[in-house]
This record gives sequence, C-alpha cells and structure tokens, in this order.
Amino acid sequence: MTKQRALILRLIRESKRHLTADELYQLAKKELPGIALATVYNNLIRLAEEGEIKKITFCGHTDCYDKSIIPHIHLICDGCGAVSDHPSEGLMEEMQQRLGFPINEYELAVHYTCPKCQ
Amino acid sequence: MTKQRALILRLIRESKRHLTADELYQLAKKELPGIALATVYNNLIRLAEEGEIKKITFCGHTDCYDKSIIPHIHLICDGCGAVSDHPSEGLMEEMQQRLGFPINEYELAVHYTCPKCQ
DNA sequence: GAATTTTTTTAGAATTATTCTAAAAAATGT
DNA sequence: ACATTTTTTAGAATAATTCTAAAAAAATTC
Repeated sequence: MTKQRALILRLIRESKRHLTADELYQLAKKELPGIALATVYNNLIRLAEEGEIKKITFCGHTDCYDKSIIPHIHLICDGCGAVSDHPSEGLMEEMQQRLGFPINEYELAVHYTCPKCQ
Repeated sequence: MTKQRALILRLIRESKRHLTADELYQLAKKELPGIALATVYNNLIRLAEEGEIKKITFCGHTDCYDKSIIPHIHLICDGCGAVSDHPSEGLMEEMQQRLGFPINEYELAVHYTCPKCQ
C-alpha cells in the first residue's frame, strides 16, 4: 500500500459523488503534486480488482468509481443527469428467482425524473 | 432517410449480436465502400434519438447498439464475456413499486457464469 | 424541373479517455 | 545496507468518439 494508492482510496471514500479518473487525478495532485495520471489509473484498476471500490459505467458518461461495493441501484435523473444511490435489499434473490439460475452480480441503472426537474 | 442510414439500421436489425460502431462501419463498407466512419456515428446517434435502436454501454466494453428498444435484461458471462438477452416482463412495474415513484426506463446487466464456462 | 435552401456525407483533424513503455524511485525481503 | 520486486513517473501510443469545413445529396420553392 503506497501513499499514492492510499490517497486515491481515501479520496474515493471521502467523496459524496462518484468520481472519474481525471477528477481523482486533479484532487490527488493537490496533496501529492507529482502524482501521474497513469498512477491513478493503475491504482483504480488494482483497487477495483481487490474489491475495495467498484468501477461503474453509464451510457454516455466517463467511467466512475464508487466507494460502495455493496450492490445498489443507481438512480439517474434524465433532466439534470444527477446520479444518486438507492438501496436494493433482496434484489439479488429476486433476480435469481426470476432467472432460475445463480448470478454473480448485477448493475442496475434506473432513469427517472428527479423532483427538481419535474 | 438516406441510403447510409437505411443500411446501418438494416445491419443492426439483421445482426444476431450487438455491434460496435466500428463493426458496423466495417460491415457497411462492404455494401457502400465510400461510407465514412463519422456517418456511422452520426446515424447511430440519430437512430438512437429517434428510438429505432438502443445504445448500450457495459463496464469495460466499447459501446454497442441493440436492435431491441424493448427493455430486457442483458446477461453477461463472467467467464467468456458473451452477452445474451433475457426478457423482463413486469420488471418495470416491480421496480416502480420498489422505488415508490415513476421511472422512465432502466438498464440491467446481470453477471453470471454460463453453462459452458461452469 | 431548375434554382435555392437545408440536410447529410465525407475526409481528415482534433479531442478524450485510457493504456503502454521504459527508466527512475520506492518498497520489500534478506 | 544490498539485491530483488513492485510501483511510480513522464510521455508516447492507442482507441473511441466528436468536430470541422467543404462537397454531395435531398428537400423545398418557384
């Protein structure tokens, strides 16, 4: 665990939003000015492999990284594009029953119109 | 409706798989050798806007285009990476009940291990 | 149906996101 | 501390996508 990797993990955990690789790079540079963008990418891959964070990809957006590795629903407002998280207890089991075979995980993005954009 | 757009739409509809922009470009060139890659992109954007096709993005994969605009589940094998479609009747309603507010659409990718890769 | 206007296409440059490479630096094991 | 392994850095390379300006095609108007 290098100081670069620790910093990236901390930034992801402290953030209220999902951050892109470049956003993390910009934030990381403030604390560790010499850090390279490739280091951010390397560590994001590694942290995701180790299960510390989760890579998320939405249609039309740059890949982001989520501190929560517990499955949950991503709510996307079609008006302003804001992304929020929503718990999804029991959805794994529900999905397995529906499909009739065991599953490893799922990614669920729900598009709606948030109260502000109504 | 230009012949380029018609061709791209036909190729998507005739394909059994989801195709990337570049795959479509390669296929389209066989029938219309002078077609430009930008034309493929322009028309994919347009066709998706018009609701003729659907753009799909999976974590780590290049964007693909789906002939079916009816919501369905994408099954992704974690072994071989193969993507297949699965119907999802009633899932929209189920999801709305779970969330407690109306939704526009959803994207659901389920990761599993296919029989071959077991 | 020719002239005009609008839309689309083409070719290539530009941009964005990401990955690769090779040398330097840091961390780890002895 | 010395050797080995891993990680980082800087910058080049690649991949996917978008932009731009001119040419071509399609649609509209007279």
